[in-house]
Amino acid sequence: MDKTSSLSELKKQEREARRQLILQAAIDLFSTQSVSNVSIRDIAKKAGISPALIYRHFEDRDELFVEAFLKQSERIITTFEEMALKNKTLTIEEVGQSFVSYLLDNEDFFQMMTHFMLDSVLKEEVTGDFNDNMRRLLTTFDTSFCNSGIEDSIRLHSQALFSALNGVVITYRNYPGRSKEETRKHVINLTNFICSKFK
Amino acid sequence: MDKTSSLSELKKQEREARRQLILQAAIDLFSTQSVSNVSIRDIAKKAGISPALIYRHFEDRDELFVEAFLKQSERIITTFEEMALKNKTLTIEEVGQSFVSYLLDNEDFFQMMTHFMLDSVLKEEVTGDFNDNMRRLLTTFDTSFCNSGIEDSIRLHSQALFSALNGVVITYRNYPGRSKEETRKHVINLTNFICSKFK
DNA sequence: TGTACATCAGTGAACGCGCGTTCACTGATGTAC
DNA sequence: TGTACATCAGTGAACGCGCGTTCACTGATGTAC
Repeated sequence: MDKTSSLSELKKQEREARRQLILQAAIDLFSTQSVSNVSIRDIAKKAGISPALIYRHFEDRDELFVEAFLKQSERIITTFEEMALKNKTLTIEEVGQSFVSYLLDNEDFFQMMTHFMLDSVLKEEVTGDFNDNMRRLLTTFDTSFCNSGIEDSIRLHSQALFSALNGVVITYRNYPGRSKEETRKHVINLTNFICSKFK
Repeated sequence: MDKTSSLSELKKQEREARRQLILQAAIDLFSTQSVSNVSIRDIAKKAGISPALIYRHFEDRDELFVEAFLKQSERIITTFEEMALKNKTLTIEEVGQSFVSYLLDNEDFFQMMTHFMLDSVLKEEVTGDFNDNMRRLLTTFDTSFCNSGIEDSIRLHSQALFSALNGVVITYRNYPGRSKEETRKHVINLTNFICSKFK
């Protein structure tokens, strides 16, 4: 690698680092606010830059949000893929527990996921990435069904469990008049109950 | 009833009618847009009145939205209570099917429900009403579990089924790259699958 | 080595807009005497 | 019956604000000769 190309390489890396810094600022904000409440000015402030700079890295607010979501999707997927690799006898309960715990402990991912399910119409060019991610996550669910001896319509099982657990978290996470601990306990109870039905 | 009181009674009714008209305008808008996208000006326009008039009937935007939600909750609850009364052998599948169909066919209720689950912190004075409604709806779920011979932890069954089906609709209602009919078919498939697991 | 020029990260201020809400007002209707 | 006053539904215009985004600019760094 000659000097010129290593310098331009460094520039590229710097640019990418800045980009990730912006994405991370957004993600940090999502851990305390809903996606639609987070403004470009908020993100700029958090990242310590001018709002205008964000537009040198992202087409618009939507693109930034989609990238932030894909970035955090990668994270949860990796977590689950590694879990499936390490534990060769992963059970349905373990996957279920891990999944709802992840949603409860990673508010940023939860906020983005529900935002993209409910408030957003994905542009066509990113539905492919989205579906790939979905499939990878569901594959770790598949594994646990395989391990428990289920042979037919595995993917249907995984989709059903995945969406059911989403529903449990969404429905009871913020239930009025309950404390944080009561909520968590209730969500985990329901999760165990549903997982047990799936065997 | 003397003349004076019947006149003032009429006034009250007129006022109440206007109130309902405003609520209905909001509800109509929720059937095509998310709750947070609907503005006071939109509602006024739909109702054919000035935005300022809305503030003669409601404290603020939040109060209007809560009342709209309670109004439509009453509607779905009545539907399900009547269903349980008419059909003395109501099955879990029938309840499940009816519930997801209701969510798919009544976008306004779906939008308000998810809004209040995810984006809103209910004021303390209305959490009572909210919980009462929740209980009434879940009671119709209870009925179907009773009918199928389940005797233990009925309410847990109902909460699990209710939240699981919410999750199915939320997760797959808007799945990118699928047509309206494919989506509906998939949601109904998953619903039947989950209901069958609950027996 | 020095100089003129190009590139590009980065910025503060502004644009244009829509929002929730309030204000100051009109005008119809009911009431008291 | 007539008149003065109170009540209240209803309104158009405005307030103050925050938003996504763009503009015109600065200044540092790299490049060509």
